[in-house]
Amino acid sequence: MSWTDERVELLKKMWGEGQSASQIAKELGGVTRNAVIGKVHRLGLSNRTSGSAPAKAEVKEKPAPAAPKAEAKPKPAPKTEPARPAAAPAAEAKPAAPARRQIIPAGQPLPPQPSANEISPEALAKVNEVEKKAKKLTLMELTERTCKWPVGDPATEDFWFCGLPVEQGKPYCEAHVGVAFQPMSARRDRRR
DNA sequence: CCCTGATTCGC
DNA sequence: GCGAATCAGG
Repeated sequence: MSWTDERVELLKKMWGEGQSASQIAKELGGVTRNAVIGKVHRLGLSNRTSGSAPAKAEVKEKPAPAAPKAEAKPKPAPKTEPARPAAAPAAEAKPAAPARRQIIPAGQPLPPQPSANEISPEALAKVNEVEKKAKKLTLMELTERTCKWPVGDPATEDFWFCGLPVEQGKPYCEAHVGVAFQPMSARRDRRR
């Protein structure tokens, strides 16, 4: 695969949208994320964030001060978006504000979970929520990176595994990790 | 472990 | 110019 105009354009678009190099590569197909990153750099549009560059002032001060008058260098300006191809029928409706993935609803103080032997109702709610979006995989479809949380009754047709992307390392997705790893405390000494 | 982007360097 | 390998975080 080569970098055709279309592909480059898609690359630019996605990169601009904040897509990761791997996602872009997947979308384009035929290239690896490395290829994408390499291209991104060659295109000169590496840093996507403008306000997060703290102390990394990578400046190439090479214009020899001694040099009286080398060739004119009228292109110190940021070459992010040279020009707008008139092809676009309408202006981009892209709000400058980057859309942050704010899945967390409101500011939850997130209690220190003292002696919570119960699963937080919040976590449970999350699970119910998630199970609607579950991939509903069968045992054989599970992989290293799919949530292995079982849902339903194994003795029924209505049984499946969550299948969502697992929380790195763990066997379950974020929601299920929440209910899987209980404080483990009570239950032990049930009265009898 | 898996994922990110950044860089290097032979092709 | 290209991108695998590698580096450096998270």
